[in-house]
Amino acid sequence: MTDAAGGGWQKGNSAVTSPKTVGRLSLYRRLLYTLQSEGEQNVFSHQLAAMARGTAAQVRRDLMAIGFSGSPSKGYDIQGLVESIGEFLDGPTRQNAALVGAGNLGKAILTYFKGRRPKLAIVAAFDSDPRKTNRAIRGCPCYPIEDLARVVRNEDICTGIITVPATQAQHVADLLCRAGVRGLVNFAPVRLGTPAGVYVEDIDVTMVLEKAAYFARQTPE
Amino acid sequence: MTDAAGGGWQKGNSAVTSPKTVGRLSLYRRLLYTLQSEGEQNVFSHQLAAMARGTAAQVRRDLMAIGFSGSPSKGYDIQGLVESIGEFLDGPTRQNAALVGAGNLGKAILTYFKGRRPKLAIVAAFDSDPRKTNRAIRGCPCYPIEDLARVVRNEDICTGIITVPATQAQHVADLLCRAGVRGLVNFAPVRLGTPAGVYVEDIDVTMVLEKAAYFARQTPE
DNA sequence: CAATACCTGTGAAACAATTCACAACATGAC
DNA sequence: GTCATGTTGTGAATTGTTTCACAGGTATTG
Ligand SMILES: NC(=O)c1ccc[n+]([C@@H]2O[C@H](COP(=O)([O-])OP(=O)(O)OC[C@H]3O[C@@H](n4cnc5c(N)ncnc54)[C@H](O)[C@@H]3O)[C@@H](O)[C@H]2O)c1
Ligand SMILES: NC(=O)c1ccc[n+]([C@@H]2O[C@H](COP(=O)([O-])OP(=O)(O)OC[C@H]3O[C@@H](n4cnc5c(N)ncnc54)[C@H](O)[C@@H]3O)[C@@H](O)[C@H]2O)c1
Repeated sequence: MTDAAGGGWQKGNSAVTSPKTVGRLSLYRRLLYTLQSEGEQNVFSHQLAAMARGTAAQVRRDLMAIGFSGSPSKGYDIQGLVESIGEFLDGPTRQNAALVGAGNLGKAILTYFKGRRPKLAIVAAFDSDPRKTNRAIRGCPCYPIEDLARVVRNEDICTGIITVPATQAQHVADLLCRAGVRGLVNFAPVRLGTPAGVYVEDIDVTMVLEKAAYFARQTPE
Repeated sequence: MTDAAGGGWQKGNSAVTSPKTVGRLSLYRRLLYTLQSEGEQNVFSHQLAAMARGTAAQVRRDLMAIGFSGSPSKGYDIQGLVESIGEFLDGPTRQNAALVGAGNLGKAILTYFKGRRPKLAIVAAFDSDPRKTNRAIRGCPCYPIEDLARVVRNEDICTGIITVPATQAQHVADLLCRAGVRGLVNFAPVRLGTPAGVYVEDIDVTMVLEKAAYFARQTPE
């Protein structure tokens, strides 16, 4: 099972779907695409569970959260389930994201995301280095950091990806939040302070590697 | 709080420290370094909690796991705590990691890790592209993938980082596990199958961005 | 048209993680 | 001294998540 980097608000949500379930729905969708490309029409909870490395009961619980029903004899209709997860995760309108910090990692991510999700795209990059701005990087327009607030509003950007050096991360987070962004993915090894209501997902590669090394050591063959 | 990507075995551990606690200990250590560089000697649980964006009770519980005690009047001795976390996380001997797939992301990670942790280093990279092998990439020797088993054994590598295309990830994971690696960090959007006892930490950037976008939408200002 | 087999949906139980709350204690003030 | 203050360490309560287990279905078979 996966219990990767959580994510969180400042507190105070009511009966919403848990981040864990949301994450698994994203995973299920990806697995369903694979099944579709293999020509499958239907899938049982235990099959999806095997692919996701979870349990059948958990798959059923997660699908309950989006109110999708299967049939006891055929399982779940893949096409319908993909659409249902799509409505839930993507919402009605297309969502836009911005990346701040077009360095080594930022460029890798821009390349990676190119056209990956139809309803969720990185539509702008920002950098403070004038050699990187006012041109397209990996097909994505890169603006000077000074234009952040303006572009975020014009392009209706609601999610930010932070790939600037650690020292700059809090400053950039402040800019993004002030411009109205409500969700952040932070790659800098820093715990950000954000206004209540902003969701932050940290990806701390050092922490993850230390964890893997620790548990690797716990099973010395 | 952080509940990022979990990680997991196949099942069957006894009274070990939970991955969540291990992750937070790594975070605490980083925060303690900052305090040290500011000349601090001691820290209270509530201070560390504020920096980690957690609660004081949780910090105390986590430190209980490594059996480190503070004093009611001075709090915790920073130097001693750093050493204590170090003993716990790093173990007695230096640990070595390998990275497979020296592409965009792989190169970024090699750069990032250069000399970052004294007791945990990426000592080898592997690639199948002959243009990338038999030379140093970002200061790290890059070997042909065929040499993996030999190098892993010679260099005593116990942790692997997978940054190859999704289609190759399972194959590479098999190679690593067969060579004796017991911990993996997987960046490919694939759920790996691994022998029992191997710890896998997935970093699924698409999933994380979808999660952030989802929760961003739940707070529409 | 039973009888069988195997699935879904879900209440309830089990388990895991976090937070509460307080006794025990060290320090500093006077 | 002894009192007031503010912290640690931790059992117990709480909250959150996963798993169990089974009633209620729907096809398929003979
Ligand atoms: N490279 C990795 O694999 C990796 C892995 C994990 C985490 N990280 C973290 O991600 C961040 C970026 O890493 P990197 O290796 O890409 O670094 P980098 O130095 O290659 O890139 C940083 C970029 O941010 C830009 N920048 C600096 N200050 C800025 C500001 N105030 N506003 C806008 N842009 C600004 C720089 O011009 C540069 O282009 C760092 O915090 C690093 O710790 C990197
Ligand atoms: N670039 C990103 O920011 C990003 C983000 C998240 C996830 N990922 C994932 O990380 C992986 C790598 O991404 P990338 O952008 O670096 O891709 P890339 O194509 O730039 O790099 C892949 C590298 O792997 C090597 N390779 C291919 N097959 C191999 C094999 N069998 N053995 C050894 N080496 C092999 C290639 O030669 C290449 O150097 C992909 O699975 C991608 O989905 C990338």
